[in-house]
Amino acid sequence: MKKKRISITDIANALNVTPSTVSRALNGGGKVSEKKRNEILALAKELGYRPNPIAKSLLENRTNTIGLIIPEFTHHFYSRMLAGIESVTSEAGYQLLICTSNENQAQEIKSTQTLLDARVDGILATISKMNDKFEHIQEEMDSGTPLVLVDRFSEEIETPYVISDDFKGAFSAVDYLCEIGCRNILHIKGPDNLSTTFNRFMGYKEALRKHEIELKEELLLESSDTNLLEKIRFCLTNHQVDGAFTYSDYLAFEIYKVASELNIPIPEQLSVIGYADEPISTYINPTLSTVNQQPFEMGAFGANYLLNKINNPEIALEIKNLETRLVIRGSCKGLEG
Amino acid sequence: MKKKRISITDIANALNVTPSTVSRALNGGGKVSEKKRNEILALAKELGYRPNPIAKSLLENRTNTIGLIIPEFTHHFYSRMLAGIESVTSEAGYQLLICTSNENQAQEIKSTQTLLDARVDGILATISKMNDKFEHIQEEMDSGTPLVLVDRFSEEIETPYVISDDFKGAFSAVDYLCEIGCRNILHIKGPDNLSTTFNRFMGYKEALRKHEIELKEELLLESSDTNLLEKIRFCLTNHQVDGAFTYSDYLAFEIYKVASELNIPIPEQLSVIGYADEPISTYINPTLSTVNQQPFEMGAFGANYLLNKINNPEIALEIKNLETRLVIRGSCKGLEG
DNA sequence: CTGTTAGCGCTTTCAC
DNA sequence: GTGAAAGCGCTAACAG
Repeated sequence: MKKKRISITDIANALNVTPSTVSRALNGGGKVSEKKRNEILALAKELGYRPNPIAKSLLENRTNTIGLIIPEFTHHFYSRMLAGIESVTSEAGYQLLICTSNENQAQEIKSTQTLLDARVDGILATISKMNDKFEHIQEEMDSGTPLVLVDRFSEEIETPYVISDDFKGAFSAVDYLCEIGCRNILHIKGPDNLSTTFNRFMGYKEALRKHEIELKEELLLESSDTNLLEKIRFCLTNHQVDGAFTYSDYLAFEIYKVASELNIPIPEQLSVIGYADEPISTYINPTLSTVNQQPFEMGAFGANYLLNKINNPEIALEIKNLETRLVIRGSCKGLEG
Repeated sequence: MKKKRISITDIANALNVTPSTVSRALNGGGKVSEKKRNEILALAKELGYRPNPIAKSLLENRTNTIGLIIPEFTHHFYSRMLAGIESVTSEAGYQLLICTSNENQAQEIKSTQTLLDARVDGILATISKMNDKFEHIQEEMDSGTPLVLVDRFSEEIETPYVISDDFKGAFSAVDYLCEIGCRNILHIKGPDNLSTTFNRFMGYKEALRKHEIELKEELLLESSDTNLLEKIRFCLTNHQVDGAFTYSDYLAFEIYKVASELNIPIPEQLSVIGYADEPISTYINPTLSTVNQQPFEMGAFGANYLLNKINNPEIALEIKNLETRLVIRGSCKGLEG
């Protein structure tokens, strides 16, 4: 059975004073005689008194808790983001209440409700991919609970957010491929309807434009393509592809597979750059060049924005488009190449 | 500003009844006239009334919250375990309060305290590697808060736990290597003082014994060895190594590196089996054989044990040594080989 | 300096 | 069937 914790009243009774006096002694607030204060502190320590945050929450209408809605845990990106969030919130003395959405809107709505019911002081959310309705977000905001979006945002939601600069990230990758001499650069796009998919594609286009390379439709594939492997094979066989930039690291590995099959050496004949800097990138052979999105920093920034908003609801809209880092590894020729 | 939520008293006042009546109507408990009940339910719905769990917690001395102490988030193993835990707890209507220990005992102690202060109904913990003191765990158990250990346990702590059967997992891997004809099987051990390191090594030994293969000291390496790569190189060069079983998948990749350097083809000349089934295993070339520990199931079992213990503190000690699954991929010769 | 009182939101006797 | 009252643990305003 859960043992009854010792309360402020227990101490008060033992010492023949009132709870208020004990409260004052413990919180240093009002005036208490040195003698009583010491007695109280001593007894509290002896009995292992720990204040009950539940009671305080009820009184103060705040819980020192932050709610987190995240699609899932298993992608390295989210793990790192979570670590960044946790490092900031735990430092600030906040607890983290975590819900997953599984990229499922219904579950996201439920999670939002759950967190609001729990009276969290603020919510950090990565909204799910398939969101087309935002009533639950709107309801969340109407409730007055501060909200900060991380990793994904929507123009329909006016609240602080931290995202990664996908355009620049993609641009830097494709720019690099052009610099090392690639002229037929394959791009595998991400899932439809995702701003990241769109922005990375824009970065790709812009880099080609900068280098006066014509965009060729036949060099564009989509991650959702049926028989993606076959399409990559066709592409590599027929279009003298010498570079590839993919929406994710995992898509880059698909290219690795086909290239290995076709005996196309990487990076000698084909330079490849992925996206996300999954840890696997450094273990695969050749090691994969990729774009690092600094997920830890993203989480940390998001958490800080949220704390700011909690402490000052009238704060100006804080928005961050986080810089990416291009990480060149064995899958690309060198700049002199 | 956080908007004031509507309370049971608000409804009571609006309808000229008392809070008790509203409470009864809402909870279906006592007797309330059909008419009043309907009125109350209607108004509650209209105003968007949501019960305040904080008040309930204070009253009932339970929070519907489970605390989790986990070393870190970024290993795939823990992500999956977390997913397993979350699936069970969210299904049961419990919230998850998450703390990390970073394998640091001081932080683990602090996290324990934090969770107890938060009055969680139970704690799920993966105790940190370097634990030599268990006072904080003892204190936790003395408090009457149910505790379940996952992934790691200690004989000094008498509480339910779920771990993975490292001995059998290792045994099955090395047994397989023997079956396909390996006779000089390299083993890279994990960190010192870890029961998993010990048990996997025992499994390795037992499999060799079963196949009447002599254990050779020169085929044993440790992950902490300085110049591990060099030692692997020496081993592969001088001892006709035809099989390798490593404490982790990542250590297996170190063997890949050296083998590739020395032009030793995998699996033709060297069969390799790792441990943990990191997702990267299926992307690396050749795909890595490995031992899957079923982390999702581990988390789910642990969460269920905890819920059982919360609901019935007198329950018998539940203990599970979870089966592993040997996953054979491209890094091993076939059984006929 | 310290005690009294009231109340955060809710449930649960106990009366009527 | 419904209201009044007490209390979960704590704080704060107000007396004294």
